Amino acid sequence: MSKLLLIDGHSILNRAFYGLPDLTNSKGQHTNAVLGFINMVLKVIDEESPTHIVVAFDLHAPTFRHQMFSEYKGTRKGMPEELKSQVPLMKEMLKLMNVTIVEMEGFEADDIIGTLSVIGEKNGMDVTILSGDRDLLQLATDVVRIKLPKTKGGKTTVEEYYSKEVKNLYGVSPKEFIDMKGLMGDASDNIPGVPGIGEKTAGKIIAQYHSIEEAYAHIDEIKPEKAKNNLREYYDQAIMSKVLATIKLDVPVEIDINDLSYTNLFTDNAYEYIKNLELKSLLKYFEGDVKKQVVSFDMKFINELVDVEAFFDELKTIKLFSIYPVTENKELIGMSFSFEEGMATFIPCTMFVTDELISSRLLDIYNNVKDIKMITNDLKTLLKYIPFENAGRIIDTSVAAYLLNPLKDSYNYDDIARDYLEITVPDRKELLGKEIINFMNIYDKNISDYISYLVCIPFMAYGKLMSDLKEYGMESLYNEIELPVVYVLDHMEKEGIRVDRNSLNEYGVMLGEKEEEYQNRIYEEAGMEFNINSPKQLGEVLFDKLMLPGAKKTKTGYSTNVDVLNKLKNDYPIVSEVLEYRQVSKLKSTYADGLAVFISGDERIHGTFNQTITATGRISSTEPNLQNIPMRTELGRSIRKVFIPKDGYVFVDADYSQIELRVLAHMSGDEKLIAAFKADEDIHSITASQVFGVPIQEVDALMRRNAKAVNFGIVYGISAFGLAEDLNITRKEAADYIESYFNTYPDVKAFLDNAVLTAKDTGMTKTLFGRIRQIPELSSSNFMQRSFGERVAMNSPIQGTAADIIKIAMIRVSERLKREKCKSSLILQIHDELLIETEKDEIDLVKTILVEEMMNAAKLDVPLSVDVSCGTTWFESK
DNA sequence: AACCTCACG
DNA sequence: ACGTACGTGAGGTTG
Repeated sequence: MSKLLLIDGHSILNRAFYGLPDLTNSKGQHTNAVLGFINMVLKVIDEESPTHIVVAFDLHAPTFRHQMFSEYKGTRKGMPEELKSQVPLMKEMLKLMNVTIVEMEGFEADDIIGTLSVIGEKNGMDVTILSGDRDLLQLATDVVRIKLPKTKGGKTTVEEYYSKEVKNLYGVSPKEFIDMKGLMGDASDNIPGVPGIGEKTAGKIIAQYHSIEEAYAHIDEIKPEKAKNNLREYYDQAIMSKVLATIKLDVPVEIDINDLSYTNLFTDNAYEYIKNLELKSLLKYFEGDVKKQVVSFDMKFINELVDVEAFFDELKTIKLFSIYPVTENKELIGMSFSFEEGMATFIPCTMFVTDELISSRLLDIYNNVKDIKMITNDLKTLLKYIPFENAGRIIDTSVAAYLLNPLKDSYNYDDIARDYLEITVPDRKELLGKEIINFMNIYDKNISDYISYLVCIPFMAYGKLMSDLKEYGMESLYNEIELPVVYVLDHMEKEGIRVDRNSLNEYGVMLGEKEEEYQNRIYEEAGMEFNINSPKQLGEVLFDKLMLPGAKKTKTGYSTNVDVLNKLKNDYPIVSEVLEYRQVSKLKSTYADGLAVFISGDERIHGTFNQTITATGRISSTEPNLQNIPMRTELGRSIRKVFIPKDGYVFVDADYSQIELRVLAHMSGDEKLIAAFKADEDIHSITASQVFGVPIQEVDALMRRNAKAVNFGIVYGISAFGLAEDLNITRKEAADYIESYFNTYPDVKAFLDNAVLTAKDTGMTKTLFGRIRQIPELSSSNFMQRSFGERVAMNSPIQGTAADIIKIAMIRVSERLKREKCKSSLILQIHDELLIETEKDEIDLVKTILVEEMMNAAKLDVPLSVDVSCGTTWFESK
């Protein structure tokens, strides 16, 4: 039995576009509608197994079904650019999939589909119509079925209608559905219908009389009164509407229905095309033949000690190989290697081939064979198993890929394979699911495949990665900053930071007591008990029950954030109690209780520093986050007292003063701002003095506060809205501040303008040290998104350059400590701050090292300024 | 898993 | 008209 699938192209593309979140590839092309369309169609093909497929498009998009009414009905909004640009992509994709596309001058997709459905039915075919438009329900018969995808809360369900289901739902047959539409009209299609008759009334009338004409013949019987009168008055319009609502079934399509059969949708060309669009999730459907052309992946095991030794001897002569430590729960299962495309070697850890043996042999090779080069996809983790020291001879492919595109959320082997080798390999989840690697199952096919990919792909991809880095001018950024930083971060993680478990405990207990106090007071003042941690319940208590003013909505309910509550706290005691409660509950859960679980047996917390997360080049910190330990309030700040140095040591802490504004002064070359920094006075006061035109002695607290906010705003990518929000002033006043600022520092304005222009031109921003960041949002037609892109274009070079500089400082400080044989160690980086656990005799030396290396990390047109201090807890030293 | 809130730079 | 300051990570609630 032949099965015909008719697809309403624009309507499905439209559904997909609005049903999926925006998605942009690295070239700035929006792709969400294409993705949604293909997914939807593949799903239907899977369910229906059609033998024939055709997609109909309107020739002129967006079409107005009925131009004659568009004047007084108001014009429908055109397609947004993000969608429009995907239409040709979708058509091309369908062509490459060998799917027939039909579009005809003077006819709409509806009409083509209607005609083809009739032809299909006549030819004895089973017909399915896929559309997002309910109008097509009129085409349903006992053989022709309409599928309507519906998105509800992110999930897509498909409704199916034969003529019976239409009748069940509307009480009318599909043909009568046209008459119904003639009465009720359709605003979106510019069909006027009869005023005052909606879906309900129209349904009742047509169910009874079966057509508009018949209903009119019985006009006196029509109820309700309003419908009767209006139908009488607007009868002609109703008939006209019916004509307009009728889908044509006799379009002169010149295609042979037999030509619509298809053989293979998943062609190599289609595969190439979606790879180009970067629709990663679709590749698996299309890889088919393509994948088979790719090198196969294989694995060789070496178990016996003598063979292992022979292998290591061989490695010495190979000089270039990749390496990957196979671990599970931090335990080394074995070491894998590759020096040949698709061919891996695996040495499992055994009684005789111990992890120590493997580690020491490799260290030996690394230290003695000076022209060796190793490749791995996660150097920092490798260093946990083999403590290589930085000699510039290990390549980290994930860091390289991060530099080339810092916006990705992962740089795993499968990502590298897709982006740089243009092959698709299964990811860990596909191969292993939730299976855990152990010493027994390494010989299983899926696990040995997984290991092969892990180690082979970095070997195969490093050449492309290196040449791409060169092409973008990021070779020295990579070699001289990013790679050395890996070793520094590894060192910091291994050192960790000591925490006084008992003090932390006491701190938690103290917070717990306060939390309970505040909770009780809040319950009392609210007159009820509720979950204060629930924004929903809190909002209802404050704004519904207690009827407090100033309620602001979020998309799910009332907003109860600090900005809202701060405005109310002076008038309503309960609000300040809530704020206090929030503070202590945050401190307790995130810090007191949260940090405690990370304290290891050595009394220290060994967090993780991530180098491939941020869009700007900063480091991030997780498990736990040691870069957001409280500072701004006294109560919170006191948690820093539990961070203590080991015996015989103290903390020396150094932070850059205003590094981002100094970077801005340098990059913009603004003479006045440069002079301000050379004057070495409080920068916010100078800014206030220069912007408001008063002598520096006359700058009062408010002026300084405003100037400070403007300075922040400039770094963030200034907008009058944001500044107004921050200072609680009007947009106009904020705009005035910004204007005065730009008048004072014209080259800053020129720099920011140019940053946006250059970013729009090249699609990316660059830091002083060549780090790039793509900004796809800049080409968005959406005002919000585009504005965001513009702010990012202003902020990223500044934040990114500051990140580059402190990375340089970290490397130099670490190397200097090592060179001078210090016992002291760098243990934390908090964006513009370095913390060194310092041996007591080395305090002065460490201070000198920090100040010198940090100040000289970059040579700018303004001096870099460093504040350094020392203490027996982190609280004291900061 | 998404959302809100809030800790830091 | 649109409706946000830039960059992070974590805990809690809710569906």
